[in-house]
Amino acid sequence: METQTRRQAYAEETREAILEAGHRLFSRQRFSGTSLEAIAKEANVTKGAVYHHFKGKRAVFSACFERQAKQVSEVIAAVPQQDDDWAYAFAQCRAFLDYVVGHGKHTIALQEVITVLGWDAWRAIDCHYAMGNIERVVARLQDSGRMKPYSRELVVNMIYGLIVNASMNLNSLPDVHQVHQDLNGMLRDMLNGLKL
Amino acid sequence: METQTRRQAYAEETREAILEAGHRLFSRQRFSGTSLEAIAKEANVTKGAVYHHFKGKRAVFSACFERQAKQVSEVIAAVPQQDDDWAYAFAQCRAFLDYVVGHGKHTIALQEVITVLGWDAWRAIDCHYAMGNIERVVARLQDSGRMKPYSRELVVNMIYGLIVNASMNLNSLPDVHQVHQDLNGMLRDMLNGLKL
DNA sequence: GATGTCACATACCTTTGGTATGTGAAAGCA
DNA sequence: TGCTTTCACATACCAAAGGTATGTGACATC
Repeated sequence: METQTRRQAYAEETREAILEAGHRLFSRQRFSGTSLEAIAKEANVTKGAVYHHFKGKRAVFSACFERQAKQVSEVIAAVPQQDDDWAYAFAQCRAFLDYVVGHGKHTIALQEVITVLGWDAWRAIDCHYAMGNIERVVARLQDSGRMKPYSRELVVNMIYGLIVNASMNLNSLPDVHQVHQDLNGMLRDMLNGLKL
Repeated sequence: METQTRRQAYAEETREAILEAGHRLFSRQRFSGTSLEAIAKEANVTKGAVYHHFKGKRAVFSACFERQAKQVSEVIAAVPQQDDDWAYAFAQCRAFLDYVVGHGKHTIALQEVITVLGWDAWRAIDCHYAMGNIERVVARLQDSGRMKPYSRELVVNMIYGLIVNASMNLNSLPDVHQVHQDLNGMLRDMLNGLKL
């Protein structure tokens, strides 16, 4: 860590407070339902401060999502590796669903991110985090000839899409427990379809 | 068809023109990038006219999407039935992908709809159209014991999600032809995972 | 042909994203 | 220590866009 002056330390704190406030509001009221004023107020600063730290509303949103993506990826990366790569992949899927069940209400929805930032910007962020995990597992499965050789990028995207869609169902349907169980099974089955 | 006065006929034409203009702009510049003024101008009317026919911007967007959903569902419904239900399901998937390849650029993205209208409103609309087709096929497959008995609602949602995600890949990745082919294969494989 | 209605236009308000500029406390330097 | 500079923010303002309130004229009704 670099040496930090008092001012830099304070600024860092302010930035962090803005991100925290933004994440709270964005996850509760979505992007268009959250004004910059509201974020500033929640963080006990003014719009000026927000615009000093970020280029605009989208930039705040992007940074908030990046934080979230990092956190989720750490949870998935913490899943202990298994001897069997397929079992490992399934375990990671389960870990993600568990996370969503636990934190869903306090999460920025991925579809929202895609729409606000655009597909490309979203992918650029997520590639570095959650998607990296999937890519590694897919790579091992394909390289060892245990998964059909479709375009790797596509496979990763489709699996990620599956998981995202699963999480959306978790957030919207009643009887979370039953849904959670069914989704685990379906994910397993659908991925099994890609086995070689 | 009811008897229509001249005024009603004109009004209907205006409404249609607004929808047409809205669809064009929304598919090109997304929701937040399209102003009501712009829609009004494109349709050769004023904001007043738009607000006379619709409750607001979201309502216009919703109606535009409903139109699109209907059109897509008609394309899928036009797929000739097959002896084997699984083959029929695959054929419908292919039809959807073909449609996206052909019309993708002129289509309102589904993720956009979900974010703007919310998951529930989106589902309420799509249930009546595209989703109905999937539901029928899934129902037959499950009832005849050829598909695993997960919650029907979930299965339908997940399959729809898969297809939506596939279409997103089609719109964003280069080499559409290769992607198209791979997606067809992957969809088939992943659905096969649900076979009994 | 007088009256009512309704499809739309006009004018206006309000919110909000964004910008331009001011200010005071901390940092750098003599 | 005291002066200058920097920078993290606050204040004031602007323009665009969603939404509302009201006006108006062509068409329907009697």
